[in-house]
Amino acid sequence: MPDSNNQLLTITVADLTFPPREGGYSKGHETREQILNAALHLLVEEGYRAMSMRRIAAECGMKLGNLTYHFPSREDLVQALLDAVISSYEIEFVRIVHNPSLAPDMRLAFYCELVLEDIRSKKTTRVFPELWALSNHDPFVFERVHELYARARAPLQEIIAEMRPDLPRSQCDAVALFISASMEGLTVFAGHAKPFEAQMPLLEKIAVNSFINLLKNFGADSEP
Amino acid sequence: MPDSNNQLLTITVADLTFPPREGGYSKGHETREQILNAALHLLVEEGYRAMSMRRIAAECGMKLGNLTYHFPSREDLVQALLDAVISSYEIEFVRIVHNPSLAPDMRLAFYCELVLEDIRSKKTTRVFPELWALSNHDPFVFERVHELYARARAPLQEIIAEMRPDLPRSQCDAVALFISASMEGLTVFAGHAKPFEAQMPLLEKIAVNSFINLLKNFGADSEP
DNA sequence: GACAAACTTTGTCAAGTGTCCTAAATTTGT
DNA sequence: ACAAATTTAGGACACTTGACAAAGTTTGTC
Repeated sequence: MPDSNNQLLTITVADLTFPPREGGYSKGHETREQILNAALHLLVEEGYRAMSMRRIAAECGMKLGNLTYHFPSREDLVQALLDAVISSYEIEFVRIVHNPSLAPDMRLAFYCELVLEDIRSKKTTRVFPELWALSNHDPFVFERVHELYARARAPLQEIIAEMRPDLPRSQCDAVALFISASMEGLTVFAGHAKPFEAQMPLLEKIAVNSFINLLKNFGADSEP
Repeated sequence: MPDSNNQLLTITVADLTFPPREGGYSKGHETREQILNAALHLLVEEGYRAMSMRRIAAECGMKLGNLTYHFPSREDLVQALLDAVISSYEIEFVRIVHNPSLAPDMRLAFYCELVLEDIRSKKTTRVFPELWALSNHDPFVFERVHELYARARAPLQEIIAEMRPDLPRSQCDAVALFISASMEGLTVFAGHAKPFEAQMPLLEKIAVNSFINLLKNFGADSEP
């Protein structure tokens, strides 16, 4: 196995990514990062309910007042955390797009492996269900989450359009959506510490096999 | 289209199902139901965070003391709610198993339609992400949710084993798991009030097409 | 070193939480 | 009629929550 391949396979998503600072001392920026890291840790380990201002402050040995200085309201903090989480993923997506152009079905398999690998991480397994739940009642979270997924699907849509130039784009996109949703669903069953985590390698094979078959055969039944 | 088919297609899952009462007056039992219905309503409309004892009491025009009379602790209430929600689904599953034995691929398609139809309901779209999030930090919820899914997969496993008697049972079960997870994942994208809810009919076709193809071809590539 | 801006602590605020309690009133099944 | 079950009406407890204001402390710059 060549080294370049190995290198690609070890791509992982950073926990949080912060926007470049503008104004303020560097210490303040560090504190902001520290706060958000503590918030993420709490969210992952104990869930959204436990992620209170006080507990976050305690988590990073800081006084409550300092939190409200950097994040005037809890909503500000949640939004900043969401941005930081999502930015990390978006950075990886552009890396995937700038991929050496292998055969499209190989690119598809590679993409799926990346996603399914990420799903097994504790952070992803824990954070995304929280986001799904939150997005049902918080328009801001809703918008950001689906914007993220839209960007996540973009590479997939390209691959599929390349494999099936005969299909109208709308159908390609629907297939991409199905594939993406299909993998996300595995989070609940085979993510970190889930009942079928150990079966993930087999599930990965099934998934990739299924997706490639789908692309080969979709639409063929209506014109025999 | 025959009436019997039509009848089957309109199966919907009740919001809550309550265990038969044992002891106590019927009024007390009704109140318990009223409380759990209010709790569900709050959970669906405003999320788990808003589901406090006081708000539930207010929701059904009742004094707080009466809630703690029927449910001594909040945990008791949550567990009763979980039981009531899950019972509704389990009742439907046995109905599916006792199905007129059509061709297995038809049964598969029918099963998927049922699940994907249910996913579009507001209740399912809202409640299950909450359960997924809760199950990450609450062992009781974890156990109940995965027990529910295990029962939900059982009919699927039977259909698949029937379609692919050549495959070892473990692989059949893995395929069933993948199919189930695949559909659950669509909740986030095409459930009630989700961005792609309108595309659900197309997604349903893609899903069923994909699953049937998977069952036809899975394992065939390794022995050409 | 002075000084203003940025950061941090400290303390307080009203509001909300689950849990527990008592006493009285009402309803229910038999 | 009567005992058991239910409901109301309060209140109280100890605790957590997000927000805020007013002091301190640190930091970079002139």
